[in-house]
Amino acid sequence: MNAMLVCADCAVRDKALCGALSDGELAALNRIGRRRHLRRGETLIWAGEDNAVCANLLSGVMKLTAGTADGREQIVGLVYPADFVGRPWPGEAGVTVTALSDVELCTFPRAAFEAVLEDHVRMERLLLQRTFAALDEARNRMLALGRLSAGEKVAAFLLAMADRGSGCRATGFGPVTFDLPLTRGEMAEILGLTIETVSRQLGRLKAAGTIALPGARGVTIRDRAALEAAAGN
Amino acid sequence: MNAMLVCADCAVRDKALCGALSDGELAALNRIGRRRHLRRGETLIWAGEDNAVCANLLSGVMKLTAGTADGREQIVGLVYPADFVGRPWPGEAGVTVTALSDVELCTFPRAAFEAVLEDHVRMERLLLQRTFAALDEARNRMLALGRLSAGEKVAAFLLAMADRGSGCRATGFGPVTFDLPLTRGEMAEILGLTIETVSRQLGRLKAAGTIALPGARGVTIRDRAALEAAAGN
DNA sequence: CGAGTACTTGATCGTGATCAACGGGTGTGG
DNA sequence: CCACACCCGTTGATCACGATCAAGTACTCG
Repeated sequence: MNAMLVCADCAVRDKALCGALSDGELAALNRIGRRRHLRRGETLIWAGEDNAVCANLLSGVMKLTAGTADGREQIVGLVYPADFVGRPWPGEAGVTVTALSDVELCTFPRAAFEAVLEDHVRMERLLLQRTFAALDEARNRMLALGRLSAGEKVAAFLLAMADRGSGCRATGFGPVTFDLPLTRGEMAEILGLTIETVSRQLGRLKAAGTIALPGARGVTIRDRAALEAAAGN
Repeated sequence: MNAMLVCADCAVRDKALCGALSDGELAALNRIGRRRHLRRGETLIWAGEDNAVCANLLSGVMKLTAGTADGREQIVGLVYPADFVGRPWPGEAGVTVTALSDVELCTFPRAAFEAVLEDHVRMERLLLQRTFAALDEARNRMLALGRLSAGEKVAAFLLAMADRGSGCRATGFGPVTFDLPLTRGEMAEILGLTIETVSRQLGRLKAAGTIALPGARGVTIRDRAALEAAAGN
């Protein structure tokens, strides 16, 4: 595979960290980067193992999970195309990174990526800004986990997914439809609930006419104002 | 106040971000830094306001809180001496930063700090590493908030505070005593519980002989193994 | 010494977990 | 092509954990 081609046809070329680099500079990344596919359910990084790879997600969605000793699991973050996963420095991974759908990744050996980062301050700055953003998001989720009721959690989650899924289109009223990249069980893992509770809350919103649930994964927001009210805004 | 003196007698000189700088380079920070005191309960940064200051904490403890529209609050992080608070780039603060005890800070105007960061790559790297660490911690707390029972939350919290408070002394058995920098109400805000539940769980651990509660804020761990078992490890 | 705040303890209630059964879609193999 | 199994989701019944409401106790500080 021609090295330049790897980046030339990259779907997230200017949205990912690499956007900090000129076409010329990309050569450094090209040399160490490798495309990789994972099927739904396959894991890229296991919590507790030494950091071995960093990666940009090209397509699909992944989840970050933390778990207790006795097997309970909590999804602590979602990874979308152009997002970065992994840690550039030696140490133990704190979370497990698993594909929620079939995914395509651009992976880098950790040490090699560290070296590239060393030479490209702008890329390091972008990484820092992304990390701050991830921290803000994590803290928002902490608020949700600790203080929202089940109904509020589900409503807030749907709103967040709608904004992600439909590309931040203006807060238009009128129905918006999108597909969840998650099963009910995974929604429960994100929200700190059980699968039954998630199902019931969705049912309640549907019964109220706030949303519709076309097909297994589809969601239609029929009354955004009501959904926002249910989310406690 | 003599600029050099500010850093020369700094309690956290080599543990904070500034540790990345040589004595000479510190001049840049010295010029823009200002010591500031806050009393217990006073707030340095309000969520929603534009980023105006960055700071290193010199002494005392602070809390980071997020809140819902209707006034519920969740503590999403604690800040200890040598820790950094604030964001170097323009934007809105996501969390409120409030003193839990009387604190001493070394504050920098945001824009000026951004400029210093620009010139000192090693400091930026340290900040990135700290931010990754903060993210790991936040994600661990998400696991606790979403999946641990009240008893597990309280036990795990005491263990974490013991390790912080007593300076990571080896996992020695035998009693360890320390003071919590938090009220019961604040513990509840961290753990996503109510004050009564926290009090009851502490009472239960005390009744079991696992801990003792000398004075209002004191905690003695009498049986670390039992406490770890209660935390689900 | 009195007032206020933090903490504890008790009684009751409600939300969400748990246990259980069932329906619908999908893929596999006979 | 259908039968079957499996997974995912829904729905119902019950239970328990933690919230809420309510007193009452211990420290601190004026």
